[in-house]
Amino acid sequence: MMRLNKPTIKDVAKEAKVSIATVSRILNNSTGYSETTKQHVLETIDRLGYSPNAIARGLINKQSNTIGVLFPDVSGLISAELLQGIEEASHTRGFSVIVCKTDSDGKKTLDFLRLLQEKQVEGIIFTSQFLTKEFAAFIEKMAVPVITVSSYSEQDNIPSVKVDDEAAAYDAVRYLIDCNHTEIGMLSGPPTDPLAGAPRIAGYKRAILQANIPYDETKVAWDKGFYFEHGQLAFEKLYALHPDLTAIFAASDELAVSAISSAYKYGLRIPEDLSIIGYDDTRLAKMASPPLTAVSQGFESMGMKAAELLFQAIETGTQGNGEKIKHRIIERNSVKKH
Amino acid sequence: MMRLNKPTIKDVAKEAKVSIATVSRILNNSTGYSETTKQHVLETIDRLGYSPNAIARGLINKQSNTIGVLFPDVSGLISAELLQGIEEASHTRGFSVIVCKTDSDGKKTLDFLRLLQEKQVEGIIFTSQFLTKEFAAFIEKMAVPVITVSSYSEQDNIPSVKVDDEAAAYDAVRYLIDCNHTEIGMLSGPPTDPLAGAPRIAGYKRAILQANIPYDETKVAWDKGFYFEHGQLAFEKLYALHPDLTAIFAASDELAVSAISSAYKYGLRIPEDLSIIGYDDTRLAKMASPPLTAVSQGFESMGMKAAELLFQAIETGTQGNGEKIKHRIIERNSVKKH
DNA sequence: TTGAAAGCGTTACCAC
DNA sequence: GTGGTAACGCTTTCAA
Repeated sequence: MMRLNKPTIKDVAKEAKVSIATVSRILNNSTGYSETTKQHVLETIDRLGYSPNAIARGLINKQSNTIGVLFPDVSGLISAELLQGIEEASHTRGFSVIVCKTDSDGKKTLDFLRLLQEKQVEGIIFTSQFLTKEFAAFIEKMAVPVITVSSYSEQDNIPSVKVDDEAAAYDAVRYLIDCNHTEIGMLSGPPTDPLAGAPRIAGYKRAILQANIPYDETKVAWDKGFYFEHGQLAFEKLYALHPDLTAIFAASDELAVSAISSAYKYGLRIPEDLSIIGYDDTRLAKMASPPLTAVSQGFESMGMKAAELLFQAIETGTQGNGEKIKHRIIERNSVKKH
Repeated sequence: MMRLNKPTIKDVAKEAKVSIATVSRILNNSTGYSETTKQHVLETIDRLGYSPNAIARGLINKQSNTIGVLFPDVSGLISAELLQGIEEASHTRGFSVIVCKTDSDGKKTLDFLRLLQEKQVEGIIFTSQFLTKEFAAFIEKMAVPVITVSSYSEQDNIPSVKVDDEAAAYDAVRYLIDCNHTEIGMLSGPPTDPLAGAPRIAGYKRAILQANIPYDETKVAWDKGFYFEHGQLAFEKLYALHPDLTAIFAASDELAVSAISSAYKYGLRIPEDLSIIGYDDTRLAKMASPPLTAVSQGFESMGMKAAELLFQAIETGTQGNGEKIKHRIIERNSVKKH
């Protein structure tokens, strides 16, 4: 790993006995050189092992060809699948993606925003985290397009790519009801969570009420989050109070899988004794035993879609619109039709 | 999203009626200005909403404060957990990370390497993909440090952060044997895979042989990869030939979970009828039913470790050494002690 | 304590 | 077709 000075365009020019301008033209496939010099220059570029410096390039044409993506947490399947789609779309557009892990409390978010600003990213994708007015204002000043995925903004006029959580939750519970369940509980995240908490509970409630089932607040149990670990405690609360439940709507795949896990501990069979429907439909859903029936969001394609909308915005210089993603229910084997 | 021209250091200088140099000094906390001017400049910076341009900065001090990370596939838990660690360590060092999804066939790898070279990244992390001589040679020319994680290089002298796969596999099978299993099968990925295929099979074989159990090649089944989907077919092959197996060593968590899934289909109870030990110990292991006993690699901390070693190399300008990670077996409930 | 100016590696305009 | 050169936004030496 020697650290020679890398050859610059100047070195190439000198070596090939042409001007810098000519080399630059050849590098950029513009016009203004003979085929002969082109070959000659290309050959010396090759011989010298020259590689253009994107930083210098970026300085002059004010382009970084880079976007920033913010995740509260990058270690789960949701982020992974989103990122997969985002990276895919970005690469085909010639953009690089910088990932930022903001931690869910959002303390680091502003720092990352500042960083991305300094690095001159041309756009920002905000995932799974509420975009507060403060953040929105900052990004507004950055004067680059933003888009939220699986999230939305306190500020309106910020485009978002997401499903309608209330409607999706409604449909999930409706599905349970259509399977003739009436004793339906819910495993939720914090009801105060504006993204995945409140709206999904609202959907649950609406479906229940509409089916003339009395709404019982104690049938929605929750802990601090949407992860497997959070499901354990929530399930126990729920089961202690309502051992007679025949179905559970879980607000995430991990909560659903956690419920499966806990149910087995109590000797419950799934779906015979207890039906469970999940939410997200990450890879985890198919890997569960039994395979999980779940509301599908399609994170990978949501990631791609968000990136594409962002690039459109970058090109046109306008913020553009978001897109409402259609959810659907993927039927597997965790729900019993009564 | 208006596109005003962002203020530059020049604007700040003019507005504050000082020289560019002074502003620069203040920005960089170097010496050579009075407290009064500092306050004044800081105030105008604030008023103008000035933000330094890292690209221009990078051009002059030849630093991008960025590293590149290559993943064959970014959508799984392994990448997610590695990335979590890498991002964490990078952020505390003031570095950004660009993620590259190379696709497992490695076709895009060289393209990404070129891209990273142009973007002047200061180091590269190569994950879960064999670093061929060709790639190594390219990186050598880039003159930046590399490190492989969960992988190694055809070229020696490239540091790597990984467990000893042969030894880990050996221990896993040894664990099964210590639980008094003798009819032990293996669910593998392709035996030709130099990373996670061959070495783990070798470990399995060594443990079997050493316990004086005859080695039967047909007891190691595999399909094209290490994912859940690949496990289905492999398990069926295995079970068709050897319904008498009492334990299975799976070369990944997903293969193990796939085995659990398939086993249930055949009416097998786990671990009563069939014991299964996994490999990786991603989040998936704890979410399985029953929770999976598995060889733990600790991807998040491997990611951190790799990043830290890389930064050391960047600082010292030398390639440095890798680190052998200690594996351990996390006991959960998928293995029965006979 | 401060400012002028060179230079980082490019691109793009203007001349020839 | 080709070359000279200003400019991108910044850091850093050198002088004052």
